[in-house]
Amino acid sequence: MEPIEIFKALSNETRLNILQWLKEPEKHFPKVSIEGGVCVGDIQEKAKTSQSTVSHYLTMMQKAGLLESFRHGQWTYYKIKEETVHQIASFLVSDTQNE
Amino acid sequence: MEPIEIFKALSNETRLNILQWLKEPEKHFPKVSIEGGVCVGDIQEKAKTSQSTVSHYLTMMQKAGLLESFRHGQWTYYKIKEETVHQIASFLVSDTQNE
DNA sequence: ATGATATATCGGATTATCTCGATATGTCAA
DNA sequence: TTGACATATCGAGATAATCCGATATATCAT
Repeated sequence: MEPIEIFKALSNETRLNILQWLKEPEKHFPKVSIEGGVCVGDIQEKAKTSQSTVSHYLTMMQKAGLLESFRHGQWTYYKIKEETVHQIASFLVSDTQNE
Repeated sequence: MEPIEIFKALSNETRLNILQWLKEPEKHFPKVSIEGGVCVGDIQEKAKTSQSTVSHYLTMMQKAGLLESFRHGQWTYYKIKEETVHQIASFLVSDTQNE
């Protein structure tokens, strides 16, 4: 877990919205895959921004460990990685660190 | 609480270090004020960066609500605002939001 | 194979962040 | 009231983030 990469990923309104939406995908998207993922197009539509930007954002959030993706046919689905979200929240409130 | 401002403030190694240090000031600094604050000069020394940069960073973190400051004589002391840190951690793990 | 659809990547113009040295302000001691 | 010290603010050059349209790639249906 790289806290700085995670915080950078969260420093943008659109990306922060995406994270929040994907916490409860059934509540925010018309269709959700069996595994709980949402396809890029549906995220793009809700985020109201360009296809390339959303794709870029999702990749960035995945690299930070906030999301994971899997492909079914021609669709790529993204879902939240709860583990990382909980880890970064714990990191924030913990008070043991080096030097 | 403005999550994006907070995450921006945490998106930098020096600033993130400062936050972590100020979680346990007695552990990381030679002297700590009665109120639990640390003066800018001591933070600068430990952060190993310029005076103007540290001052700027501390101001930014204060505006984000992560730190609070008070002055005694010619020294300005900064300490953590635990409340905000806990709030942003809760925000991350909560799953109730608008729209 | 071909065209349609979904997503990813590229290139780049614009805007923001980083970080510094210089300078201003504020406080204390002599 | 002057000089020394602590901190804040200013201005700017370097670097990075933002966000788009264009294009590439991958998959599916025909």
